[in-house]
Amino acid sequence: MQPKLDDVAKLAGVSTTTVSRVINDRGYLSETTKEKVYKAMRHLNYQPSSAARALHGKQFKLIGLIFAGITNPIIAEVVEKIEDRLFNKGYKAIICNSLDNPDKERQYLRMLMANQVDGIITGSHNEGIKEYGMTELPIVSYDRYFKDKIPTVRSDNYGGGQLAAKTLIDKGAKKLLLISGSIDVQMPNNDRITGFNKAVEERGLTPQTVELPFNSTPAIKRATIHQSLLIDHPDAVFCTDDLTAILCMQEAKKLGLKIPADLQVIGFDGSTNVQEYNPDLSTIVQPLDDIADLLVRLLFNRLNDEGENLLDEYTLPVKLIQRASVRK
Amino acid sequence: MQPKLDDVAKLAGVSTTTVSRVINDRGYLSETTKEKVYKAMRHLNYQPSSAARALHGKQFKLIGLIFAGITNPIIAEVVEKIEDRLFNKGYKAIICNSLDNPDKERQYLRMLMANQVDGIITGSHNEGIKEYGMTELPIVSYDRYFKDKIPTVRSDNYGGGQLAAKTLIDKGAKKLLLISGSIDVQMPNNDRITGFNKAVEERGLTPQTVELPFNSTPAIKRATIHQSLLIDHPDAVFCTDDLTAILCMQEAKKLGLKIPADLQVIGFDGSTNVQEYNPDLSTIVQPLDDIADLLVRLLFNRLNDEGENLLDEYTLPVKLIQRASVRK
DNA sequence: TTTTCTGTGTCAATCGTTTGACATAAATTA
DNA sequence: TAATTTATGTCAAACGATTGACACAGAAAA
Repeated sequence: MQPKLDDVAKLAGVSTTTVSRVINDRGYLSETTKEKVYKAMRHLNYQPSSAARALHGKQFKLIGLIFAGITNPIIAEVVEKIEDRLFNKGYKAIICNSLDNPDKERQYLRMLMANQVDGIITGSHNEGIKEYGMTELPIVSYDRYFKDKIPTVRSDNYGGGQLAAKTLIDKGAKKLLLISGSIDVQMPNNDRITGFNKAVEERGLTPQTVELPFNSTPAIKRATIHQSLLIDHPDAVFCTDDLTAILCMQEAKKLGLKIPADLQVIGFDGSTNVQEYNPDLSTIVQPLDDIADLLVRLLFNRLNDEGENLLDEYTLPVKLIQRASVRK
Repeated sequence: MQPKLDDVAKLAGVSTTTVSRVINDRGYLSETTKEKVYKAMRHLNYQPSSAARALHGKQFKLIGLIFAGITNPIIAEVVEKIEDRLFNKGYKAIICNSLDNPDKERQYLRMLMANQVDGIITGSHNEGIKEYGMTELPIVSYDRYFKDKIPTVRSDNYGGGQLAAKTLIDKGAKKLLLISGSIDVQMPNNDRITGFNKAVEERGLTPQTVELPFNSTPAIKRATIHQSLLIDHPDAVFCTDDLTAILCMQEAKKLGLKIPADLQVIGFDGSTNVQEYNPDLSTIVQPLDDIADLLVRLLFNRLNDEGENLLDEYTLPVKLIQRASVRK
C-alpha cells in the first residue's frame, strides 16, 4: 500500500495538518519543520493521492489532447512539443486519437469531462460535436474552424498558400496545379487553397485543382496524382501537405520528370522529420514551437482564470523553406 | 458544476444507494428502475467522479505509456495502436515522452505512481531506473532488455538480423556493411546486430560495422554514412532501423550508386508510414498489431490479477518485405 | 400459509486529503 | 511589559461516491 499523509506525519513527528501545510505551502512554517517533512516524504517515497486532492477541487494536472492520429508526422511533432511544455509545468497529457471518427471523439470528450482532466487541447477536424459546448472545461484548439467561443491557434494558412503561388510563379511557373491532401478536406473553407488560388489568379493564371478523396490510401493518392501529372502537364505543384508533396515528387520522377526543371513542387507543414528525410522538398513551414507555446499559454490562462482577454483566433506567420524542388 | 449522484437520485426519484447499485450493477434491480436511472443520467449528462471512485479502490482507467518520443514513426505507430486498444477497453493513455532523458523518465514514473494510473507500458530504453522496482503497479515493456520481473514483448530482433544477412548474401552480396542507428545503441547486446553478424560469419564473410553516435542528428548520420560508403565500398547494407536505411539510400544515390545493382539495402521496423512513403525500401517488419495486442493483453492480465502465468519474454516473429532495394 | 427471493430504502462509515476554527506557546516587536 | 507575529497542534467537517448492515414490502415458490 502507498504511504499516506498520516505515515508522513508520524515519521516526521508532526501533525497531519502540518504536513498538509507543507505540501500546500499555507500558513506559517519554519524551515526545520519543512525539512523534516520533506525528508519523511522522500524517505517514504510519498506522493499525495491525486484522487483525494481532486475531491477538494485541486487539479488533476491532466490535459486531454485530441488529435486525428499521431502517425501523421506534423501531428506527432505538435503533440510531442505540447507534451513537453505540459510536463515542464507538472502536467501530463492524455492522448486521444480521434482517427477522424466523430463517435470516438465524442466518447473521448465524455470520458475527459468526467472531471478527470483540467483542460483540453483539440486539433481534431470533426465538426459539429455538441459535447464541446457542454462543458466549462478550458479548451483551446489548433487549426480548427470553430464557430464557437473556443480560442483557436493556427498558422497563416492563407498567407502560406499565397506564398507558395507567388514563389512558384516568380520562378517561372505557368501551369500550376494544386493538390489538396486529405487532412484538411473536412474544413469547409480551406485557407491554404483559397490563398493559393487567389494569388495565382491575381497573376493572370488559372490553377488546376485535384482533390484527393478523404481518407484515401497513399496508393490511391499516388494513382490520382500520377494521372493528373500525365493529363494536366503542370510545371509546378502546390500540395496542401508535405506527405502529398512527397508522393507527388516520387510520381513525377517515375514519369521521368526532372525536378525542378520540368516540375517545381512546394508542400506545406514542414515537420522536422519530413524535412530531414526529404532534403529536396520545399515547403511552407508552420511555426510549431510557437504554436505549442501559445496553445499551452492560452490554456493555462483559462485554467488559472487569469482573466486576460483572449482573442478568438491567433494566426501565426509561416515561412518558406526553399530547397531543390523549386528553382534557384 | 457537474451533476452528482444526489442529483441523479433526485431526478430519478430513487435513493442514492439505488443509483450507485445501478452504476456498479450490484444487488437486485428491476428493469424499470434501471431505465429511470439511466434516463436521469443521460438527461443530466452525468459522469461519476473518478476521483471519488478512485478513493474506493476503483480504477482510474488510465494507463501510462512511456516511450522515447512519438516523432519516431515506429513508436508513433505502436503507441497509436496501443491507444486504440486501450480505448476499446474503456481506458485512456497518458503519453510520456522520455526523450532518452533518464531524469524525465524518472519524474514521469513518480508522477504516474501517485496512484493516478492503473498500469504502465514502457518502451523506453533508459536502463537502471530504480523507480521501476519501487511499485506494485502492473508494468509490461516493449523491446527492453530488463533484468527484472517485468514481462517484455519484442520482435525477433536476432532472427531479423539473420534474415537480413541471409537475404543479402543469397542475392549475391559479398561485402556487407552494418549500420546501427541510434535507437538501439543503449542496449548492451543488440540482437539485431549480433544476429546479422553471426549469419554473415556463418557464410564465411566478414561484416563491416558503422555505429552512428547516439543522438546524432540526421545530418551527422548522413555524413558518416557517406564516408563509410566511399571508404568501405560495400555492395550491401543492413541498417538496424528504417530511418537510417532511408538516409543510406539517399546518400548512395548522391554517390551515383545504383540500387540494388551496386548496393542493396535492407532496413528494420517496417512502420506503415515509412513503407508507404519509401516504396523501394526493403525491410524487416515488426508485427506491430500483434505487439500492441500482446502488450495490452498482458497488462490487463496483471491488472485483473488473472493469475495466468506470464512469461518473462515474448518474442514475436518478423518478416521480410522485399522491394526494389534488394535484387530479385 | 409460510418461506424465500426480489427490489428498494435509510443510515453511517470509509477512502485520503484539505481546510477552517480555534488553542497554545515561543519568539519578536513596540 | 504588553502586543503582535510566528509556528504548531487538535478537531472535525467537507469532497463524491461506495458499501455493508439492516429494514421492509410485495412477489414467487414451497
